[in-house]
Amino acid sequence: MAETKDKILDAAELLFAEKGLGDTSLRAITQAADVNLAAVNYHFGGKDGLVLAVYERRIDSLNKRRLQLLEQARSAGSPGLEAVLEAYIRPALDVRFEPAAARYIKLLGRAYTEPNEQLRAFLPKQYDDVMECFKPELQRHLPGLAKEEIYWRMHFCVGALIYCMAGADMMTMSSACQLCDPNDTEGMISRLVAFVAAGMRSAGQPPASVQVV
Amino acid sequence: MAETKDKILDAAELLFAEKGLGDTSLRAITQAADVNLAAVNYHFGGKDGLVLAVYERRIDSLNKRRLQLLEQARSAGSPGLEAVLEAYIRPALDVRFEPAAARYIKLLGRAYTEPNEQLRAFLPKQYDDVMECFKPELQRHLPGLAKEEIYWRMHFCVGALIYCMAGADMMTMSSACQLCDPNDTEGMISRLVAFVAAGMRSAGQPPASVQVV
DNA sequence: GTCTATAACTAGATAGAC
DNA sequence: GTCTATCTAGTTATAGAC
Repeated sequence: MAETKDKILDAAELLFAEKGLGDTSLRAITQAADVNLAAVNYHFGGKDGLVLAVYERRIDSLNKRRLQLLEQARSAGSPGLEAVLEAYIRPALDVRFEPAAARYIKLLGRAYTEPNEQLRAFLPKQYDDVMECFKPELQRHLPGLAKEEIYWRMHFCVGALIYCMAGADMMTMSSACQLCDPNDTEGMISRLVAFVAAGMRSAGQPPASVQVV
Repeated sequence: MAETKDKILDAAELLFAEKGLGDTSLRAITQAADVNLAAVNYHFGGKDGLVLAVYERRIDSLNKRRLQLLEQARSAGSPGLEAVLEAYIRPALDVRFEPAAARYIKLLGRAYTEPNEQLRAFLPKQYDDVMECFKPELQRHLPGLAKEEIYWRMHFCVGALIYCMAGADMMTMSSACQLCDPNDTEGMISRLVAFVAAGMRSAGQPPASVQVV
């Protein structure tokens, strides 16, 4: 039954996000999903298969949203750099795109730092495919920038984004930052877009200005 | 003997960085360290104590370096924004600061996304203490910016930095980015400093420009 | 402080009845 | 497709000899 498969995926997603991959057992998953332990092996072939299936489902969806927003911005005229970056960022942070989003954003955020072998083979391809679509738009706004530099800067964008997705524990727990509301999604998106747009536009590297010991 | 303790810390650090916390067993650690299994419980009280000890050792050292570089920049005159940010960033990426750095940078990078309870209590305090020292310098360069906005932007800086520390798997594995050399530490530092400096200096938030479905 | 031995438990995977 | 029962191997942790 397809219902069982989905129940497993939902429960696994929640627990992976909460406890990480290595600390989540199939027993905990099947118990939370209210299905039999053996069902995981039947449907996914084992824990590794389940991990991949959990991520595949969400990353496919995330990247479809990104391309959809980019297309939408394009069809409304020639989008500005901020609009292009927002098409990349918003689907990753905006809970309105999926009812279960609040639950799995943390999971996606962690995907890039999890050392799981399966993921390290799967994610880069997904990353590349989407980046290929965004690259022309970025180059249009940054004509003086070498391709290589665009890639570097997009990595920095992705880093900042993933930190926000991962729940930004420091943001939540840091006492110095009780001024910031980490649940203010719109505020986070607009601030992040403005920040990375400025970074993308920045002039070349300054000379190293700190003396190393 | 202190040697045993250090051998355990070194081996644990390496394996935690490589495989993550949850997927590293005390057996693997003690075997790699060439010490007895029971020694972990004797010296650290258990796995949780070991995790904390591994991170404590490195984060203390990292933050001392940051403050040291900041002080050094200050004593050489009034440091520019890039110099201030570099004092924060360089110790986290520059392998010259510690002989074992290449081994543990990945570990530190992962610290912020690991769901381990011990770490989530320990890291924010460390984070706050250092940020308190950097805040006056940042405010000096960004006089028009609300405190709240400085915190938001520093979070984005930290996100980009952590992504670089974590090994930036996408950077390494993405086929689209074979132009970038992720082992070019100096290039990474100067690019990241320029990027986040521009982000910190950026004007306020633009109006949302992408229409949400 | 260090070791062996082992207790007490949990993990992922599977055989076979239904 | 779903279940129970179980296997094998791994885990942390500890008691007690040296």
